[in-house]
Amino acid sequence: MDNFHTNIYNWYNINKRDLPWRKDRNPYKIWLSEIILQQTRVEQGKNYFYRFVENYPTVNDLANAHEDKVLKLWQGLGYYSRARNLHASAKIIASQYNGTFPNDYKSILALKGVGPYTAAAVASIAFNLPYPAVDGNIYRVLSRYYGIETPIDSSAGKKEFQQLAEELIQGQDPGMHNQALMEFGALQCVPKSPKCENCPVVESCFTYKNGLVAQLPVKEKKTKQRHRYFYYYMYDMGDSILLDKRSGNDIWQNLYQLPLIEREKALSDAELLHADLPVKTMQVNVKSISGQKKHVLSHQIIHAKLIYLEVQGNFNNQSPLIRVNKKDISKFAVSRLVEQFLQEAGLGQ
DNA sequence: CACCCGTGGGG
DNA sequence: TCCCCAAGGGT
Repeated sequence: MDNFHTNIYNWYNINKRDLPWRKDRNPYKIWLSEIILQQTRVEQGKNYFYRFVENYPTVNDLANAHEDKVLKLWQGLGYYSRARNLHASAKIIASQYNGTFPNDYKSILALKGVGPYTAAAVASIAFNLPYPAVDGNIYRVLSRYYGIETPIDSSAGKKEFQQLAEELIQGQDPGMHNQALMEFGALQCVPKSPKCENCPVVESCFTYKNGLVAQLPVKEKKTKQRHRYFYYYMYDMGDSILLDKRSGNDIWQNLYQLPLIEREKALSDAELLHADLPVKTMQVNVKSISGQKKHVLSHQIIHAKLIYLEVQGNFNNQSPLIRVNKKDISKFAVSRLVEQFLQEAGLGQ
């Protein structure tokens, strides 16, 4: 074993965090942790891991759950397709594998929400199979250590780093090797201001020797954000309000929300009250209109307001909207944006 | 392949 | 305030 491996492994043994999914090699828990940690920091994901393991101790428990409940547990973590795919895959494992987690790379990769990284992570950590887990940490560590300038978000870059990672894992303990490299990237070789002053491999680090640490890794694509204007309507009927389930190929799929109109450009408060309201057939008093809230997503910027309406008289609900008692609102999974509006309206969790 | 899918922390 | 980006995957 060369110095790179030895030094990283020694560093890992001393510095590795005590994380709940590292207590055993339960493939279900490893898989769950990997899905939660996709594009998510450990500190943000930890509590969700505890929550899921407590509610669903086994993959069969998760398979038997209702999607609404799974999404509710996922609320606030973002990228909700992860929760929907997690649930769908649990059903597949329960039905096709009789509740026993598949133990080969191909089968793991075939699960919904599991791509090359996650399949390699589960295969190596849970089953000791020699597949390199190539995540953002590995791109960063390898690009810096070896001085690789190929953009990590290009197909050539992905191929190059994948091949290098495959060579590096040969003859090693796969699960430990992958976790050591990732942990090193997450704690030591961090994106901004990496801790080169006490780095265990700084002497052989190409980028450090050449003063290029701030230039690597190279990324070429930039995401563009689109602006949308959401106007939520709170129909207050005393003890209940109206909710709506999001569907279609859009953000927050299968989550609930307050009835909404969307525009490409901002509406004035006066226009808001004369617009095509989500529900047209009731008599309402306008109680308040909130200020504009800016909610930033990875590819969108949502500008939103809450229009608080008090419904007069009886309401015969002929819309596809759901009438929900105020004390039950917290049972429904909602986006952070809706959660904040509900809280400001005194209908929080 | 290009684009889409959330949220929160840090510089 | 703005920008980056975090144990990526789906379409």
